[in-house]
Amino acid sequence: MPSGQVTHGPSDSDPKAAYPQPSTARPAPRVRTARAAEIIDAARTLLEDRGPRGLTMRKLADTVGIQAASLYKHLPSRSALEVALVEHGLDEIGSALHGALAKSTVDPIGALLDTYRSAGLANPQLYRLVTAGSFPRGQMLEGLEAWAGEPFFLAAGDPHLAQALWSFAHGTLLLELDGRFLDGSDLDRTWQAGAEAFKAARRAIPRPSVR
Amino acid sequence: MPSGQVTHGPSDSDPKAAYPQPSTARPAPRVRTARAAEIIDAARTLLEDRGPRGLTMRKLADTVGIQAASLYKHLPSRSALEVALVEHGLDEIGSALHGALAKSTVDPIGALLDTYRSAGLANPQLYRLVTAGSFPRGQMLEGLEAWAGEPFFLAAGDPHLAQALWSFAHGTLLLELDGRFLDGSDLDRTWQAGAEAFKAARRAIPRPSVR
DNA sequence: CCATTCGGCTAACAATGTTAGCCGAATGGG
DNA sequence: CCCATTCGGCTAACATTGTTAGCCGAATGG
Repeated sequence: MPSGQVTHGPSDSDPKAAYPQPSTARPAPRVRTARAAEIIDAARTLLEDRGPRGLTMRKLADTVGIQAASLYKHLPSRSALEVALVEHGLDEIGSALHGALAKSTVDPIGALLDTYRSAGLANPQLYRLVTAGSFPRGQMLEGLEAWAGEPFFLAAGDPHLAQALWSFAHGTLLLELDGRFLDGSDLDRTWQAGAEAFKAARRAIPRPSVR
Repeated sequence: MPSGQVTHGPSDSDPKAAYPQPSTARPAPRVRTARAAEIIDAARTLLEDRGPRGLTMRKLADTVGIQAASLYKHLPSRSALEVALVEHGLDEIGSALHGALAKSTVDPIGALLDTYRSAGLANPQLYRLVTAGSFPRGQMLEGLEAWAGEPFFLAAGDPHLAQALWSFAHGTLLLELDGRFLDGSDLDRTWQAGAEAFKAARRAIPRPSVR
């Protein structure tokens, strides 16, 4: 997900720019027929409230009022459908993260983690799908993954700390979604404990000097 | 995975015990017939080198030289097989973590993360299975999960920091296994960046006083 | 000695993704 | 205006999945 280099944006001479500006562009979404979009949408709600095993071609066809085989007039395969869902998820999470970062300059790491967590909790199954085992990088929209992950690099200041921060967010969210933490443990404080650790580490890294 | 409370062990009066002692006992493994163990073993190697989609009842039966239906004379279902594999994985990871912690008192967090990473990289598919979406907690060996996760609590000193540390390890390992980090990025340094952040946070927490 | 259990087998079923082939309705170019 | 083409539905079928039912020979033990 994370993008590569974070170069300084066009506002290089703006002294208020304490953090580097986004350099990655959000790729244009795919063009789709109305029917295909409708199917993908139905798939999404089916996934979200019936779970991954509830998302089957025949059930999906049913909710759309169609025969399963007819789905293939609109989508080449089930995995293509999954790619579409993953792209939706990445787009939403990326938007949320970029938005959060644009708003809060005082505590970017905290804002980022909060937003990441909220986005995941709002669509648990979709988040799981997006970050599931091995997904088809080759078939995905070029640059989408990089754009969605970029805020971590912007907030952390250092690429390695950025990846570590993303790892923490990803791991915590997955464990929270899967209910793997201690019963009754205060997850807010778990998130906060990690956030504090990374904020402190961030402070130990020199700000990128704005000439 | 993490255990609940970490009470002080029997060596409460030992002044060298800078960290709390394990209080959770490793649950006794299930008793199994030789044939069942053989099947589970075959399933494991099948999973590890053919991937999760390569582990099918018929293929498993083939490698054991049996008919698929005959597997059900030894195992009640595929999900029971998965539970067995998960238990294997938890047992191995737990052993490795407890061992690492017992050895290194100088840098427990670093040792823990190294061991966690190694264990995961050694058996990627098994690790994915162990930490996969929602697994059947009810069917698992009682206390195994708690025992396996306990080292994080021992090393972190604070339950919330422990869960955050575990989250970081889990997230980083998953992202590494799934190849989601930047191509060519130095993962050692990513792990290290997180490790440093958590070590610093650990230092800010008072040691549990040993009366 | 015989009943029971063990552990293999074949046959079958339902559900999954997916393909082939048919067909009516829209559509657009000559 | 007609006709060829495309669009988007349908039914039927296939292979593969987990799983169950039922048969049967060999060991086993009271």
